Amino acid sequence: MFKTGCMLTQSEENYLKAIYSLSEQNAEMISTNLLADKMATKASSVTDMIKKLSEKSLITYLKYQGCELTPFGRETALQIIRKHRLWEVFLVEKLNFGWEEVHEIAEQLEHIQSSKLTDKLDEFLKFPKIDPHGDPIPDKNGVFQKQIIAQPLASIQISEKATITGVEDGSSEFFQFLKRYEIGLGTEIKVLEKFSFDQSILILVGDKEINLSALVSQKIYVCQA
Amino acid sequence: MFKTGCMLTQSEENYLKAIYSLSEQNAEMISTNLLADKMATKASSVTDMIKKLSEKSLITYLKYQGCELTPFGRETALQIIRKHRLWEVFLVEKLNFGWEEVHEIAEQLEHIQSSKLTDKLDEFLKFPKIDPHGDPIPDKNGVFQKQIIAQPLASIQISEKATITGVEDGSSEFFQFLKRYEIGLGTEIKVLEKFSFDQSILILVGDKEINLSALVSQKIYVCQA
DNA sequence: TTCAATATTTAGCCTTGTCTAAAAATAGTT
DNA sequence: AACTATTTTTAGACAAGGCTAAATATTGAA
Ligand SMILES: [Mn+2]
Ligand SMILES: [Mn+2]
Ligand SMILES: [Mn+2]
Ligand SMILES: [Mn+2]
Repeated sequence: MFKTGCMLTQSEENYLKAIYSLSEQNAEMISTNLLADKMATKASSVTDMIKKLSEKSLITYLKYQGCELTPFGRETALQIIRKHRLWEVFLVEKLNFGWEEVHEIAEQLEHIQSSKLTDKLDEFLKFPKIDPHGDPIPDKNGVFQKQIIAQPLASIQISEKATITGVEDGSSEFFQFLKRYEIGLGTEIKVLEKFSFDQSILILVGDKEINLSALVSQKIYVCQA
Repeated sequence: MFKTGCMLTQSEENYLKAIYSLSEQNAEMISTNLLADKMATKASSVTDMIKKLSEKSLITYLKYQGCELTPFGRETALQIIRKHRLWEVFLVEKLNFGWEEVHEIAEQLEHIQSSKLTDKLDEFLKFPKIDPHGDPIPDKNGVFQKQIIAQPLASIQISEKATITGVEDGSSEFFQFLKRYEIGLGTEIKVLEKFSFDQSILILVGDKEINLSALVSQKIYVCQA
């Protein structure tokens, strides 16, 4: 359908993004099972794809050891992430989507092939530096500000105040949950109590007390100004 | 990846558009070869796809006779065309692309699955009625104004004047050709001469005389105000 | 060090969409 | 009516991307 020799399929691009994302947390090589889990697929399928990406010099692969992005692969992944986040900004800023709705659509838009389109979109949006979820947007050279010094909400001490600067990019359900409790970027919170038996946390948002599970409090990032 | 049971692949959507487009010119059923030609593929591949679309009640199919869109298929095709043309407007109006560059990109964007996105885009663009090439844009119910009464440039008599109201949606090369000669929507022209030996036509654009081949003069539509 | 549990790869099959080559149906011409 | 020429369909193959089941490598606990 399109010409250029080094064009990637949507599937290849999605794997690349997943490997990049896992590399952020894991220092070492990415294992087949970890990737299979992330991609919600089977280890055998991952092995096949890993070989393909390695063939294209996007990752290095050592049998039974795992894989790792090459500089070229990293650059490629960052360009996909750039597109994803720019489209998210477009959807929220220009089309008035809620921040909880845009991830799914951006998952499709990130695969549109036209670097001219990406650059013009970037310009149209006035070169935004972060997306609606607080994640940094790489520029056309793949350069981006490292995440603002943020820590998981879970790590805040009792009676401390903090401002939400980001949330982990995830399911629409998660964002709907946050919206339900009127939690968003810039929301100020105060930690009231922490329950050790289940690691849940009680916070104050406006004048409402909300109990958040350990899972949720790990996915919300805050900054203590 | 997406839920709804009746989701179409990009390939299926492209066939549907091609069948719709051919139905505009051909009164009868669309033959396998005609469609193969349009899709730049082989007749055997078309037969396979035709069966699939027929299975999904998007077309009616009679062996050896050809195929035809069902009302449901027509509606589906119009929604894809709607998306294609809305994105073309977006690219030209908002991102300042040239009208000759947008078709290729819109070929990709038209497959993004989200009717909410389409409707919000439509609203953002102020519900445009025609795309950058003069083609009408169906609304969310598939309703659109029939093409402005236009005739091919080839049919204009010598010494008559006319205004360009549309061009056939085609290759980027074609649009670049038109741009090269400063021919666009709204351009006023005058027919100076018509050469019967090759059906070419000599027109006046501004103060320049331009000879257009029969092929080109069939693809440009004009209106005599 | 040995052996079982776990992780990874291989082998073989499926679906989608494409192709070529061969078979069958239709159309056109005498 | 008969016989070509053309169109269309079928049959068989292939590549991409997925799956299951089986084989193999690695790990780590006794
Ligand atoms: Mn996202
Ligand atoms: Mn995001
Ligand atoms: Mn177009
Ligand atoms: Mn158009």
